[in-house]
Amino acid sequence: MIVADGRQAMYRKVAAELRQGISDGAYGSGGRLPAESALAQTYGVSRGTIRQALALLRADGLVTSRRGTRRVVLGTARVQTFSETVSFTRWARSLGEEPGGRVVDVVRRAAEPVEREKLRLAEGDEVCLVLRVRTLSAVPVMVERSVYPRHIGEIVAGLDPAAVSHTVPLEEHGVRFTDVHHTIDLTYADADDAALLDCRVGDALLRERRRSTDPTGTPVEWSEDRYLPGTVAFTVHNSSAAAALSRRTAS
Amino acid sequence: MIVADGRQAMYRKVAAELRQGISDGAYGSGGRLPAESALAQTYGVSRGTIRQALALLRADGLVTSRRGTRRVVLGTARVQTFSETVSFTRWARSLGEEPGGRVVDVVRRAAEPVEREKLRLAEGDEVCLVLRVRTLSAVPVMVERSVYPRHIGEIVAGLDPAAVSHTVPLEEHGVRFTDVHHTIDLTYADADDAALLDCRVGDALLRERRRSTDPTGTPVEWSEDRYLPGTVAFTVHNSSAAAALSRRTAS
DNA sequence: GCGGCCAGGTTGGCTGTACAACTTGACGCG
DNA sequence: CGCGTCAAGTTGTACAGCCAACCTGGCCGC
Repeated sequence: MIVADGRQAMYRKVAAELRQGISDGAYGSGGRLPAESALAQTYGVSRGTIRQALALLRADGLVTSRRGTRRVVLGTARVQTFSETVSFTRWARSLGEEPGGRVVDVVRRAAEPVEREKLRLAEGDEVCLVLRVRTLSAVPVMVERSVYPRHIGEIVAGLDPAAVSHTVPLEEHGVRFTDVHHTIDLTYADADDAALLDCRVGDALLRERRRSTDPTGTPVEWSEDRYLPGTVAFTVHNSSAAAALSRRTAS
Repeated sequence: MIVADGRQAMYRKVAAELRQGISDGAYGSGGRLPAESALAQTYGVSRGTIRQALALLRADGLVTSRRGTRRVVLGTARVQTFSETVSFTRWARSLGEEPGGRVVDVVRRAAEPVEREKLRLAEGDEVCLVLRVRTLSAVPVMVERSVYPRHIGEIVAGLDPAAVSHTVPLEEHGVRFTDVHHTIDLTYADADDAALLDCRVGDALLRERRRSTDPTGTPVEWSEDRYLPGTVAFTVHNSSAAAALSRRTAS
């Protein structure tokens, strides 16, 4: 039985308990979960709440679900929280690595047409460009080029250039990232990349372009990250219930 | 008002209508959706059903949602169906490209330990390896190396080597893909890749590794696809409501 | 003009109910 | 032994209602 504390929804707590049970192997790999009605009884909540919890596990690819039979445990794959996928710093820490970084360059200028479109700005609005190299255990692994609208750029520009995380201070200023759209492909190192990542110009890099919006739907960041090969891989789970991945022809 | 035809759930039809409305610009970009209760009235269903429909749009990143205020339209980003993300053929056709391909090699042999683990097979079980090159408008863009458990391999091996799609015939044999886990990173062309993709050994390629399971949770395919740079990009949407993307240190 | 307060509107969370669609295993028949 | 039938169990879909948390805009007082 779980007690409501008001800070977190019941169904999220149930989901967390079920996650724990799955990774503890309480149901076995390839095993079956108890029926929704049984779970409802053991946790002392209604079936609807259980279904909300299970929808979370379903989206993470931890369990299947199919009409007519009990849910099957798919795997104990480590699942990151949203905040870990958004923040390089939190991601690294959750893996036991020591994240670091250094701001190489900050530029403020009028937004160019592409930037205006991506950040939904008006003509003449200013943007703030931040170029940063990021490290894991002191080894450079990624170059980050971010574009912020002016009011957010002000905050970023005011931070310590050696600050490990930008996301955390931004959140403290009330900037919340809730939706992120990623595009992943391959590109080649330019002179800046080569110098910062200690590789050669023209070497292939894994590229992640990212557009983040806040709860109101206003774009707050447009960023391009370039990773040294062999340092990271992106994983996506995708089910017929809720498809998130798509594949595009390169633009 | 939408009429139930029994073949598709009401909430899916409502979701489809809302999608259409969004891409038609009926609500404007950055505009607001009508309230759930209003939608419930216009579609003649209960609020719960509307919420199920909106959850689909939310997962696709088409709308935000926030307590206290109406939903905001995020974008009209083209969203693929699950079947389009799983099948190269259907994906290509939906983009107006002409997909093609050729089976280069088929091997049957006892499963190696890695394969046994990925496909959850017992010692001594056989697997079927298929090497295939795939084209868009006759241009080679991807090399696919798939591993199937024996009973599925039989079906694949029996297909015409020039067959454009393997997914479609497999589905006709009752093989259903419902969950897919993707890992995306970068690798370098080996001799086979170079010959098939018309590039040089050592050239960088975008790699997608994929493990698919059927509704019972049984693995049905383990595949590694290697794309020529500049031909595809992977896109992922990720919201604090339902996070699907994760980033891993390379294994 | 400006700021705080408040009422109304809206989504989030939870419960309960009912039935449909589907799977599985057991049973009985040929 | 093989096969179909059937019943029980389970998830999917839909409905109705209730309250809490939260946002927005307008009003009022200063």
